[in-house]
Amino acid sequence: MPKIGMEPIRRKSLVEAAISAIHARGSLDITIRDIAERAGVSQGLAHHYFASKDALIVSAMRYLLTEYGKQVRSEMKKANAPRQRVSAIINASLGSDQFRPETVSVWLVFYVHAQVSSDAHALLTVYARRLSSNLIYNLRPLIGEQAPMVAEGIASMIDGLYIRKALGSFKGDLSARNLVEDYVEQQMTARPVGGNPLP
Amino acid sequence: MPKIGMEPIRRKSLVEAAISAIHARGSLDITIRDIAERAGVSQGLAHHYFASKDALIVSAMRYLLTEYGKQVRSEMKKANAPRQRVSAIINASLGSDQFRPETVSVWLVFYVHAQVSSDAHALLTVYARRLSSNLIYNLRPLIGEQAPMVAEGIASMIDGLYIRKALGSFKGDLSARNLVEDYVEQQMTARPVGGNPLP
Amino acid sequence: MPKIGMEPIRRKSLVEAAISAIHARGSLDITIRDIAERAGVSQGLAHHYFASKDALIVSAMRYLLTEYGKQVRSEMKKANAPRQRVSAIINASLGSDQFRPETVSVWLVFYVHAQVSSDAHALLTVYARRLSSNLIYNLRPLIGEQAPMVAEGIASMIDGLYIRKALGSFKGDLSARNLVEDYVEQQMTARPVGGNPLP
Amino acid sequence: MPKIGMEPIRRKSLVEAAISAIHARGSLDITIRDIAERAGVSQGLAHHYFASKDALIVSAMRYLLTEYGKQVRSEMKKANAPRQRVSAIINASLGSDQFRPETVSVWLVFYVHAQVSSDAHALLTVYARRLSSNLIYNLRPLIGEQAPMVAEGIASMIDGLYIRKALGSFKGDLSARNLVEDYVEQQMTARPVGGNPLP
DNA sequence: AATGAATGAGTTTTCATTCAT
DNA sequence: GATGAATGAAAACTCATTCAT
Repeated sequence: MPKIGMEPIRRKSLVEAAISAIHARGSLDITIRDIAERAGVSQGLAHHYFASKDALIVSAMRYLLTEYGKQVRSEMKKANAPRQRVSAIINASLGSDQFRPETVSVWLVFYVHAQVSSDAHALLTVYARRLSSNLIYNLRPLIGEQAPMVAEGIASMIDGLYIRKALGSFKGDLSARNLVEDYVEQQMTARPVGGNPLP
Repeated sequence: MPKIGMEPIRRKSLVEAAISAIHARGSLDITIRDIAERAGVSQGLAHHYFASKDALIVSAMRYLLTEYGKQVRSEMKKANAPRQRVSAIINASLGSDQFRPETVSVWLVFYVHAQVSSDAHALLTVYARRLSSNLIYNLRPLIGEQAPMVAEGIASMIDGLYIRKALGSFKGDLSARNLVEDYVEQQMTARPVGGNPLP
Repeated sequence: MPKIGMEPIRRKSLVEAAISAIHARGSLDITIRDIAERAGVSQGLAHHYFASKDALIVSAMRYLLTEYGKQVRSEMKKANAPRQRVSAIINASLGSDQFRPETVSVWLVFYVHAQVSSDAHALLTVYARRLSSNLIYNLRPLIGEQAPMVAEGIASMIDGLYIRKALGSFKGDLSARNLVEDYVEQQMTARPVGGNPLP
Repeated sequence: MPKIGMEPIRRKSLVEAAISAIHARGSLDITIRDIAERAGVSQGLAHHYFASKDALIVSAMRYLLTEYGKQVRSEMKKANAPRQRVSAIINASLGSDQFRPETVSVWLVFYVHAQVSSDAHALLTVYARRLSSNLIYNLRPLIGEQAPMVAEGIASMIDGLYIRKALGSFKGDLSARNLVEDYVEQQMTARPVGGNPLP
C-alpha cells in the first residue's frame, strides 16, 4: 500500500479537506478526524504530514492566499494601464472564483483567526500590504496624493462585501464589482491628479 | 452568600464576562469555566442562569446589539435632517464606543458565528435590515433612487473597516469616519436627486 | 405563603411525585428537581422534608407497600375460609389496583434497588416474609406439608407476572389471576392433605 | 503498547467489565470510568470502541442473551423428545450457569432497563418470543391446546424465580427447577392431550 | 414554611497527539 | 508510507446538597 512520492498528493488533499471542513463548520472548530475522513486517510496520517492541527490550518491559509495571488496575476496580465490594473485587483477579489460562498466563508474564518494566531496574522498582513502598495502604485497616476486614502476605501469595501456575502446580506456578484468600480470612478472625477484633497 | 433578586445582576455580569473572554481569546473557543471565573462565580451558576453555552453566547450578542442600538438612537437625537441622520449612523458605527478593539473583535467573532448559528444569524439579520432601511430612508431625499445602492456601499465600507481594525490594518478612528463621509459626499455630488444613475 | 400543618400534605405530594417520576423514567435515575416540579414545589422544599434523595425514595417504597397492605387487608375481609384467603392474596397482588402498568413498573424498580440498598432490602423482605407466612398458614389445611413449596410457587408466579407485565409481554389481568388460581387448584388436587409429596 | 487486531479483545473485555460493574452496583448507574478501570484500559478507549455508554450497555445485554442462547442449544442437543425439550429450556434457564447471583442480578437490571430503552426492549422481546414459541411447540404434543397458557405459566415462574433469587428470597437452585418441573408434570396429568381445559 | 441562590463534585464525551506495527 | 491503538486532558453539563433570606 505505501507508495513513494505520495507526499505532495497527500498534503494537497489534506489541505483541501481542511478548507472544506472549515466551510462546512463555519469555524476552525473542526477535528483532525473529520479532515482525515474527508481526505480519505487515517487520522494518524494527518499527523504524519502536519506537525499539528495548527500547522495544517496555516497551510490551508497559505493555500487560499496562493490561489488568490494566482488570480491577481492572471487578471494583471490582461491589463496594460493603471486604471485597468486597479480593475484587475477588484476583479480578482470579487470575481466568481474568490467570491463564492465556500471561499468567502473560509476567508472570514481566517481573518478572525488572525486576531489570535501570529502565524495567521503575519501571512495576512504580508498579503494585505502587497495588495495595498499595488493599489496605491496604480492609483497614484490617476488621483495623485489621495491614492493611499482611496486604496484604503477600496480595500475596506471589498472586505466588507466579503462579510456581507458570507452572511447572505449581499447577493449578486456583478453589482459587488460595480459598487467598487463606481467608487473608483467618482474618486477619479472628484480628485483628478493635482485636484481636490479630502476636506 | 446567596441573596434574593440576584438574577439580573448575575446574568449581566456573566454576559460581560463572556464578551471579555471572547475578546481575549479572539474566538468563541472559550470555556464556561473561564467565563464563570471572570464573573467571579462558580461554573455551576453559569449553567443555572444559561441553559447552555450557546444561550449565553446569544445573550452576549444581543447585549452588544442593544448597546449599538442605544448608540444609534443617541446620535439620532442630535440630528434633525436626513444628511445629519446619515452621519449619525456612521458616527454610531465608527464612534469611539463601538470602534474600540475590544468591541470590534467581538463583533467580528459574532459575524462569523452567524454563518453557522441560526439564532445568531437571525439576530444579526434583523439589525442589518433595520439599519439598511434607516439608511435608505434618509438617503432617498439626498440621492434619489440610487439610495439602496449607496446604502449598500456605506454598510460595506463600515463592515470592512471593522475587519481591518480588528486585524490592526487600520489605525485611526477619525479617518475611518472621514472615509465613509467622503463616499457619501461624492455620491451626493455625482447623483443629485433626479441625477445620474450608476452606469 | 407559609402555612401551618402543611407537612403531611407536602410529604404525600412529594412521595406521589416521586412515584410518578420513577414510573416515567423507568428507573431511579430521577432528579430532585423533577420530583419537586411534579409536586409543584421548589427544590429546596424537597430537602426540607426529606433528608436526602434516598430517604425520599425509601418513603415512596414504604408508601407503595402500605397501599398493597391495605389492598390485602381489604380482600381478606371478604374471605372466611383458607381457600378464599389464598385467593384474597392473589387478588390483592394481581387486582386492577396493583397490576396497573404505573404500579408494576415502580415495583420492579424497587425490587432491583433492593439488591443494593439495605433499607429497601429490609422493607421488601419484611413484606415478603409476612406474605409468605400468610400464604403458608392458609395453604396448610388445604395441602398439608407441601404448603411452603406451593407458597413459593405462587409467589414466584406472581413476581414473574409483574416482570412480564412491565415488559408488555403479558397483557390481560384476568388471565393472570386465572393462571395462579389454576396452579393452586391443581396442587390441591394432586396433593390433598396427607397426600403425595413432591417427588 | 498499541497492537494490531485488538478490537475484538478490547470489546469483549469491556463488555465483561460492564457486566461485572452492573452486578457490583446492582444497577445501570455505573460510570464509564469504572468499566474502563475494570477492563484495565483508559476511559478514552472505552469511547473509542463504543460510541456511547448506551451502546456498551446494549452490547453487554446482547452478550448475556447470546450466552443464554448457547446454554439453551447445548441443553437441547441432549434432548430427543418434547418432554425432554421442555426440561432442556427449564434447565438452561435455571441451571447453575444462568442462575448464579452475578448473572441473575444483571438480568434483572436489564429487564428493568428494557422498560425505558427501546433497543433493550427489542432485544429482550425477540428472545422472549423465540423462547415462548419453542416452549409452546414442545408443549403442544403433551397438553394440547392449553400449551400457550402453560408456556406462560412456566415463563412467569422462571422470571419470578430470578427476582426472588436476586433478592435472596430464594436459595437452592435444585428446588427451583423442581418447582417448575412439578408445575409441568401436574399440567400434563390434569390436561392430557384432548383433556380438560382451564375452567 | 418556603424559596431560590450557589457550589463543587462527578459524568459523559471529545480530541489532539503519540506510538507500535 | 500508513494505520489503528491508546492515552490523558479538558470540555459541557448535571445534580444533590447547603444556606441566606
